[in-house]
Amino acid sequence: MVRHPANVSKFARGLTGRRIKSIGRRGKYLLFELDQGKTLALHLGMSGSLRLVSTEEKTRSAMSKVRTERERIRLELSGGQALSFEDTRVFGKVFLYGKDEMPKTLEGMRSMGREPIERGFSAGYLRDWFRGRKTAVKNLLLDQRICCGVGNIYANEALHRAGIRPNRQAGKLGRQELDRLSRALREVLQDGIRWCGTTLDDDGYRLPDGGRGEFQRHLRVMGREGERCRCGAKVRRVKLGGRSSYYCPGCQS
DNA sequence: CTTGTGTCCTGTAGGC
DNA sequence: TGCCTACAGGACACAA
Repeated sequence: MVRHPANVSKFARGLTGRRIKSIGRRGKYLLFELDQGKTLALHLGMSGSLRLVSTEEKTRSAMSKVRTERERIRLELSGGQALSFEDTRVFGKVFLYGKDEMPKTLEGMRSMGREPIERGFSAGYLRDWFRGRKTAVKNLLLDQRICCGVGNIYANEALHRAGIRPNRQAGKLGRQELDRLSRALREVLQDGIRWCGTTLDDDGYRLPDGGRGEFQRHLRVMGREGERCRCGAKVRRVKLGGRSSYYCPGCQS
């Protein structure tokens, strides 16, 4: 959970009294820019959620009982509020570090690839990364050095939108397919943002106010094994790289 | 370098 | 009812 500094007390001491100047993102990391040149980086992992809760007595009794079990970290804020990091499976991670001292455990952030929703993410970019690679294209979509911010949900959905089966060899995709794929990735992420993310279960991802995302209502293949695609064919599930991959045999080739 | 597998951890759903 | 397995938003270490 607290990965840096490794010592939790040191982490807490370093954070106490700091002011949040701005909030940003890089890939799947949330980045809180603090004063004194510090940064709080936070990754939700598989089941994490970050909630802004009231610490005042009256509202507290009503809402805090259920959550205490899954709460791993609570950051007390000024003004009677707190940021609560809940995470059932404890795959989430937090890091606190100063300028020019990005921890080794966060090295992955330095090698992170381009954001699909930003300029420069194109068919050519994908072609350069995919060239000569024999692994399934979906595996590479999950590689944060290539497509940062893309996870299992959006990889599956992007491939469906692009009409490409997840098990296709990455290096053998044609120019046109790469073009469709780069667009699909951008579009599916933008749609995900538009619908405030994907809340699949009761636990897991939530909005800061505890509300649910709505993108799960727009999933076309993810988690829909056996259901009919809009084209009429039945969605299939296969394992790739240990992850479930969903596709429609009718509209993906 | 690439690729595939196992692991961290907790909880739920389904088969028998 | 209870036990067992499979599976779940991610990312790493490690072996071949």
